[in-house]
Amino acid sequence: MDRYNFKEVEEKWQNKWINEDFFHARIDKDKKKFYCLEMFPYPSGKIHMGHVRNYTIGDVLSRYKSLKGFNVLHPMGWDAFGMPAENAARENKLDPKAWTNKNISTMKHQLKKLGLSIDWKREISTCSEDYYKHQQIFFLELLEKGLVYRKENYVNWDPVDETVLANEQVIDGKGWRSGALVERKKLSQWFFKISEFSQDLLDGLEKLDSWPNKVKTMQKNWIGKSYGCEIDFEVEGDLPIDKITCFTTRPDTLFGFSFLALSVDHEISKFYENDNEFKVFKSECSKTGTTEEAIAVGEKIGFKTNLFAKNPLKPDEKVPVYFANFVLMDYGFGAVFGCPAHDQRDFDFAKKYKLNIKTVVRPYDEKEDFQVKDESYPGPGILINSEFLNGIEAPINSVIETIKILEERKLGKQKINYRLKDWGVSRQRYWGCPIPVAYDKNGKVYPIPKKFLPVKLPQNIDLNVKGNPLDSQNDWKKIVLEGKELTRETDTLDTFVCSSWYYLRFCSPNEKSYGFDKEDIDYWMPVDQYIGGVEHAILHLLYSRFFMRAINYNNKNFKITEPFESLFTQGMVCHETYKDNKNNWLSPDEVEKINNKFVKKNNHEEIIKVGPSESMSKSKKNVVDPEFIIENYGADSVRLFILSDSPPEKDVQWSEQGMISSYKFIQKLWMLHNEMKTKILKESNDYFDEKLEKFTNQTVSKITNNLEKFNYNVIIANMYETYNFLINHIKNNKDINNLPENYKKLLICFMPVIPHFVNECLTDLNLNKNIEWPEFDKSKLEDEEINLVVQINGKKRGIIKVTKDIDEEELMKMIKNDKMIEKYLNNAKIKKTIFVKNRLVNILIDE
RNA sequence: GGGCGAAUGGCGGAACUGGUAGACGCGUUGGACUCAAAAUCCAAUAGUAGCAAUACUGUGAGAGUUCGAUUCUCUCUUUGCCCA
Repeated sequence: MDRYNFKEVEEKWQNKWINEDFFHARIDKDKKKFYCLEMFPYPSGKIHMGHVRNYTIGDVLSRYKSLKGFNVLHPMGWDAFGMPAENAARENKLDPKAWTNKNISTMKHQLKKLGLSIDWKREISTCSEDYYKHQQIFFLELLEKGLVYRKENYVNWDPVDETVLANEQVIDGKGWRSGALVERKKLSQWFFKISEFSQDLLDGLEKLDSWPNKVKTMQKNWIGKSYGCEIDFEVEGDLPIDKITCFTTRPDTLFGFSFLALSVDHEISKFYENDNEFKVFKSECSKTGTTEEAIAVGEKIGFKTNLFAKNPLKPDEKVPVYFANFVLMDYGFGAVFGCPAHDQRDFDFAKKYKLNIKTVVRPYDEKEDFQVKDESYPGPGILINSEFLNGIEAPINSVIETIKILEERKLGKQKINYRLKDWGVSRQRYWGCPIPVAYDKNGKVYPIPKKFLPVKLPQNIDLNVKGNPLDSQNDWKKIVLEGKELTRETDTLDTFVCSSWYYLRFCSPNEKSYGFDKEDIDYWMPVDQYIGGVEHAILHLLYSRFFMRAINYNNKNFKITEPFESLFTQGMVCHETYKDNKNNWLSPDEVEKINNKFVKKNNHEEIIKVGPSESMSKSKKNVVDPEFIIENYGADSVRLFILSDSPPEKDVQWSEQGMISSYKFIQKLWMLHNEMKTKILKESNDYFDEKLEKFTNQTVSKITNNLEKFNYNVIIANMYETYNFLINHIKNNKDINNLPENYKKLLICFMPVIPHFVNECLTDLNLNKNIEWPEFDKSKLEDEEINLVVQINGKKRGIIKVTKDIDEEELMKMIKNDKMIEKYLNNAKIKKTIFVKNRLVNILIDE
């Protein structure tokens, strides 16, 4: 008997699948469709274990659904625009396109070796002109619909590289590459009006029953709906200003009002432009950073103006107006009223500047004279010291009541505020989708007519320039449109735009005139199962949900509004981290375990420090190369292992031992297969094996249920159980005539996980006709003879073998005759028995 | 600081709807095979006591509901993630 030659077998099946278009999806209206999508990869160079896990999970599902008779769409593409290509190209003097395409071809080759059931005929790449052309058309459509607009906005500006930095490129206030102090600079940029859909995106979450609650909560918090009120505060002072508008969610604490705080970017700041003290203050503010965390943690500082604001509910009360570093221009109107007693930031500020702290809410368990002391009290309670508002329950009732009063007196109005901001899509980069507009001398916007699309990226350009490389492409920039001399927009679109609609393109990858064909969308959409990392829980998923709505806006053509029917977020692949005695990271293949100690491979003297298991990352070198593993153990073994150790939604620990044992398991299955083959091919098979029949039925039921519930790690356990059963039961058994059909069913159950192996076995036995997912008989899941638990006073005292569906009376007779149990009963009086059919009986006695 | 989740042997984990806790795998130990090793196979493996049958304890801690709680409720501890 030969060893199982995974290389030969896997290559054979992979070629067959591709040559015969096995996974090419076509519309078939007689069949139920199933659209399975995994988040497409960024072509960074090589695939990593995270990809292996993500795509194996998707592949198991796709293959299962396909065996179940669904018409499965399972495509793959490339999120191919982005900064790494530009950076790599700059360093190596390459063309980003060439770099990207090379990576795509490497990674595609690697993915094919995993044996994924992908329809490669639908492969798309977001950096191809054929893809971004349609994206440009969408952009112009949204522009027409008023969902795209231009606005001045602050960016992180690196003055040395003359470039805009993303937040994560700013480290300690300095540019990641140049190390220069980052400045805040105002730029005119394009925005998608995602805020138009704030409420709808929030409402839509309610219907997404098959999304993890965690993700829905995160999106909900991100949209951040808050109910409050906008209030005009009258101001007096030395400036030509008579009112300042604030948004607040706690108008009910107005009687605790003791200062008004403005963002340094508030329009009033223009009066202080030449004030040196203010300039110093402003630069101090930028040092604290703009993240909300920095603001919450950092010291609260203020700049006092000569203005005073009146309390609208008590006009004789005047409080000072400050600029303060904890007020953001992005939220509300860039102005807040300070109530130190009931907001910690206001409290810190008031302490520092010795402002009045007046308590206006008392907790339920405190008395009327309650006063806040060492910290603010933001919790619920009863209003006090608030004149006509006293006694109302805070915050819900009091907020509603106060807004009513403010509205009646025309001092403010109810307002719902969303934290969700419009999506800035302009990026000052080369390697992205060009924004299809141009400008005249006066800055007027001219959309590029559709017949001139796509606006292509210029090729072979020098990337080693300061700022956006497109900016220095004068030949490309200057155009004449309808007789007018115009300059092209040189910003490109955020790559999140590309990934917001790729799931639509997969439905019609070759459609020339538009991004998709409606008939295709109506058949394939929505994505029935979307699978990917939880790191995309907010932005990518929210943007995709926005995009569906935006495309459908004023044009109700789609049957659906939500792109992803269900979502599954898989965990990460982790590995221990290693450091040598010089504190350098070491990769797992530089490390060896000898006598329970980790040492360096080429120097056994050197003891390695083993760090905690963390998500695989290049910087910590704790990576394992999938290609190497596939080469050594085969795709089926890798797929088996990556699913086996942990539930797919949790992190999994990579282990060489585990990998080897998966590999050995495939080998053992092959030896088992050869025994099965010998038995099946024997002629004198005349024994019908009930036990085998029952086992198969139970296993099919278990694996089916576990597949439906994404318990893929348990499926692997079921596979081991199956092996254990077959090797023990069949080996020593007679000539079984029902072996082929049962073995076939069990093999098909293995198929989603180890498709090459199973196809080979089925073909080997000539059982490869009519392969479909086996049914199971629910009524036959339990054995005729079952183990029933006997408890006495709630304690397990024995297990009794009984026939199925035995009734209580008969059971009690048996128990009284059972010596083991009888001794516990000890003729005591039975107070009560609890009988659960086919499960247990609990006998209560006096002790 | 807020929100959400998690906690089960040496490890990863399993347990239908409240009903035999620890499936399955890894590791470890012992044995077989071998000159030896690797590989393979067999056996044991939650803890304590016992030669054993068996008994008691046991799902982060404490309470509660229940005939019965890993599962439901409350409080606490630790921890993870997200937001701040």
